[in-house]
Formats: sequence, structure tokens, C-alpha cells
Amino acid sequence: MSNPAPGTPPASVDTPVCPRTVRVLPDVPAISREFVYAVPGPWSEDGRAEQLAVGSMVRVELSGRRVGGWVTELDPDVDDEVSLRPLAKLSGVGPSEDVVEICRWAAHRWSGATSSLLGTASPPKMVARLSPPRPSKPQIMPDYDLVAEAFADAGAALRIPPHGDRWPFVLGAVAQGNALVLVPALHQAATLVGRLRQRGIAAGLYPRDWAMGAAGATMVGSRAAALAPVAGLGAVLVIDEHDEVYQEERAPTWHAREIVAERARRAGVPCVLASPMPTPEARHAFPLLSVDRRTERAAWPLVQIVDPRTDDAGRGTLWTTPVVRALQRDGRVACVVNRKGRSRLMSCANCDELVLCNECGGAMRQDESGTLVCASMGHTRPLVCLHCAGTTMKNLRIGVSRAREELEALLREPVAEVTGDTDDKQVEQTRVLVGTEAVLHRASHLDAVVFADFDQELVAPRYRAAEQALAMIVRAGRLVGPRGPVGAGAAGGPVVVQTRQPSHPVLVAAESGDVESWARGESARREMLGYPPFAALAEVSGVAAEAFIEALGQPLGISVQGPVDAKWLVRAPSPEALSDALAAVQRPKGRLRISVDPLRL
DNA sequence: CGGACAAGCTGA
DNA sequence: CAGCTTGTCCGG
Repeated sequence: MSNPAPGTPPASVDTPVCPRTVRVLPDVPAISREFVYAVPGPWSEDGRAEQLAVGSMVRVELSGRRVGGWVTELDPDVDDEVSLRPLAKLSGVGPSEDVVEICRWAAHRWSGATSSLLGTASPPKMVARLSPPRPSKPQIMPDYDLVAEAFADAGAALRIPPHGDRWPFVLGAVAQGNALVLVPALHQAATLVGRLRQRGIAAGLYPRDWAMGAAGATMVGSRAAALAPVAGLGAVLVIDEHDEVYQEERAPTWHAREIVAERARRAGVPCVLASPMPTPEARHAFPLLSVDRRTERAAWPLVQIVDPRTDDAGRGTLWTTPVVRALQRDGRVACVVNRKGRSRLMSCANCDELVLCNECGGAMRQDESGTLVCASMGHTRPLVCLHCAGTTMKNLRIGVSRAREELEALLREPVAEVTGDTDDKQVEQTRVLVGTEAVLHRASHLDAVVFADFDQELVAPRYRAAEQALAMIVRAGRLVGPRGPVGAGAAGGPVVVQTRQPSHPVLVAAESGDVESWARGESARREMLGYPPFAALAEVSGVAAEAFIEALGQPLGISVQGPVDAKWLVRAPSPEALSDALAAVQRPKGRLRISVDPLRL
């Protein structure tokens, strides 16, 4: 697909529309200015001028050196055409015009450089020309009312349980035309592409098959695929939209789900956000649809809650009797012991109740003077147990290494510690694995998963702690299988959760396979506390942060908190209000990092 | 970003 | 005051 030049005068009759000048955004991180270059005369003769389109990748001379860049406008208004330098090279086909526009929108939305988004939207290897699209077999819509309903209007937040079948919805998406399908991991995307091709559907993997999408095909990929070219886009589907991998962690901290939702809106096609636990963001943007309750419940894992306060034998160690018993049964098991973050968790030495903030529910720790301070909001209270008035607390934090040693002694068999650099062979050969959350990414097909200290997750000083905790149970549940026989598969093993908060909404949701009441509560809480999607946040840090905050001032509706650890928090009632306010500030010199709606906060 | 150029610092 | 470092500006 070569874009016709928009806004070119209708004048010259038969001559092909060839731009004489183009505006170019250089691919240099620190440069956000665009520059106008002349299209070299000979390019009109050899057809290169004709190929120029918004998004085209070119090389230009910029202050004495050659840099890459993207064409952002054809025949822009310019004062003196004479002094323009010529384009140095036409490198290849680039992002389509709609994607260039989306990159501009996203750069503003997440207060970052357009060039960084265009880089993600560009082919990994230069593409000289697009080949004509492969024919895609006409699709038969799956005979399933929910699929039809999901893709009927603007889209939906679609609740499918951890072991629910997403394939009918993939077929539903491709039945609308060329689809954009996002999955959390690239290997899942590759599998999906294979399945689609078996069905005779023209599908490509992003970024590898960039040119296929540009020519016209269904595109499947992970986060980066949000910026894939898809000529003839008919529908968008995001699988497991709750997964955190959809947000870029480097600034600009763009979110694939938000980008594809905006693309779908602009293209007037449906956008379906599927997940076992639709996020407040998805539920805020789209109507909620769900499979029926009975099907949903059966496709959740079996979740067993163990409260260490009721297990005398377990006092003082991480491993309670029910957990040890579960681990002694046959089969492969993984234990998650999380020591991430600095949330040192304490419990009362007398009654074993957790030491939590009575104002916000977050974990508390002792400061130098012995006073309890909550990590999230900074509330303080004296060192007294609210439950039994005890004044002696014990530290619950335990490292993975010690947990492994304890477990090995209890089970009298080898236990492998899984870290980032444990080799796969060892992971495969050992029956019992211990590690941080990473163990859930490394292992496959387990017979049980144990969360040894789930309270660390539930009370972590992050506003998304509960959501992240539930997502972990979903991940574990996928490794052990569904609680009830689903289709041909047998019932799977348990996800065992050790917690001192057995009635926490996240655990009630996981245990019952019904996340609705948790989700409503979570949305209400976010709205009340002013967190996304009901408000927008930006974390501003770096040496230039102070000057930036000073220049920002106090625009109406914008609040500024901090500095805490040399970081400021800017809060606005909406993403638009936030990005407009941030964009209005003249950027001071020096390093500045702006994280919009950061995950860890 | 990286080159150009200006202003500031140093040593003979 | 040459020779060098450091800072600031700007690119078509």
C-alpha cells in the first residue's frame, strides 16, 4: 500500500503526484524537531519520488552527519525552498500514515519522543517494496453468540477464565477483516500465527513479518505489535490484557492496550480486550462481557488457602503442615517465595497478626526510632499490635536461599532454587522448585504451585498490588490446570496460598473463580484514591526534575506531590489533562524521566 | 545526539 | 596568550 500524497494541489493533470519537499523527523533520541528537505531531481525520473509517503524511511544530512529519519509530511509549507538540502537516500517503506499519527498521539499521551515509538513501528530490516497481499480465505464466523456479541459494536472487555478457550475469539477477530492480535509473549504469537496459517488465513508475526501487515494481513505479536502496520484493519483483539508486559517500562511508558484501543477507535473497528481478570482500565473503556458462570468457574484453578496462624507446627518457619503435605505428594511443584521490593513485612510475635496500616491497609515497618511507618502513604503509629496489643513483632521476610534449605530438610529430597541464571536442565530434572515469581515463567506443567508468603504481594506498597497478586494466581493456575475437567483435559492440581488474610477480596475471587466483586471493589478504590483509569499520574525524576516541576507550576486541576526519593508525582483528572500540562512545560536541561501511569507506584 | 563555537581556566 | 576543558546552542 503506497499512500497517496494528501493535501497536494489538484493542478497538474497527467503527471504523477510527486512531492518536491518533505518534512523529516530524524531518528535521534534527543532531537524532537522536524526538518524540511528537498526531494532530489533525479528521484522524479527513477520513481523514488513517487514512492515517498508519510512514514517513508530516509537518510538525511543533519549538521554534517547522516542520520536516519521518517517522512512526516509531503510538500510542507516552507519559506525558502532554495536553501534546502536534498534527501540523501530513500531507505525503504516505513510505518503507514495511520501508525505515524498514532505514534504522535502516543508520544504526547506518554510524554515521550515520537521517534522512539516510530522505531518500534518500523520494520526490523529495511523493506524496499511491498509485495501484493496474499489472499486470505473467507472466514466462517464461529457459531458462538458471545463471539458475535464481542465484535458487534466498538468492542468489549471480555472475561474468559484462565483455562478458557480464546481461539473462537481469534477467529471472530479475523472474520472482521485483517486483525491485530496481541498476546503477552512472542512464542504464543508464533503458535497463533501457525494455527491461523493452517486455516488458510494470511497472518504474520510482528516484527518479523512486518511487510505482510503493511501489504495487508492479520498481524500477531506482543507489546510492540500495537504499532504493527495492518492494511485493511478489521478488528483488534488483546489476549490477557491484564498482563503487565503490555506496558513499556522505559520512558515513554506507553501501554499497548491503550494504543490499540485508540487505533480501533480511529479506524471504527471493534476492540476486544480479553482476560480472566479484566482490569479497571478495560472495564472503564468498554462494556463487560463474560462466559457463563458455570463454564468460568470450572476453568479456574483449584485454589487452597492456608492460614499459618491456625497451624501451630508451622510457627516460626515458612512451611506450614498443609503445605509440606501438599509438597510431599507426587508430581512437580514450584514454591514462590517473593523477596522483591523493600516491603519488609512484620507480624505480631504474640498473635501472629500482620502489622498493617489501619488507615490504608499497607505493610508497615519500623523507622529508626521504632515507630511504625506504612510504606505507601507514610502514616505512622506506635509499635503496638492492633489485635492483641502486643508490643513484640517478628520479621516475616525470608530469602529464597533459606527457604530452599528449610524445605530440603523438611522433604529430605533435593530442592532447586530457580533464579534468572538457573539452567533449564536443572529446572526440568528437579521435582521441587523454589524461587521468586520467575519460577512461574521458567517452569511448565506443574502439579502444584505454592505461594509461601502471599501477604508480601497483597500488601506491597504499590497501588496495583492486589491486581498483580491476582495475576500471579492466574499465571500459576495456568501451570497446574483447571479445577474441573474442561473439555478433554483432566482436573489439575492446586494453587496453595499461604496467607494471614484469607478473606482478602483477591483470595475470595481466586478461590471462587469469580472476580466480579473484587473487580468492582478495585475500581471503586481506584476512583476514590485518584488512581488510573479515573485519574492520570506521572512520576518525574532525574537531575532536571526539580527545575521541571518548578516550571510546571500549579495548573488548574493538576496536583504535585513530593519529592520522595527525588521523585515527584503529578496527578491530573484525565490522561489528556496530564499530557497537555506536561507538554506545556519548557524542558529544562539535563536528564529527565517522565513515567506516565507507571506500574510500580 | 554530536559538532561548533564561546567562555573560562591554567601554566609558562 | 596558546592550548585545553567545559558549557551552551542548534541542526533544514
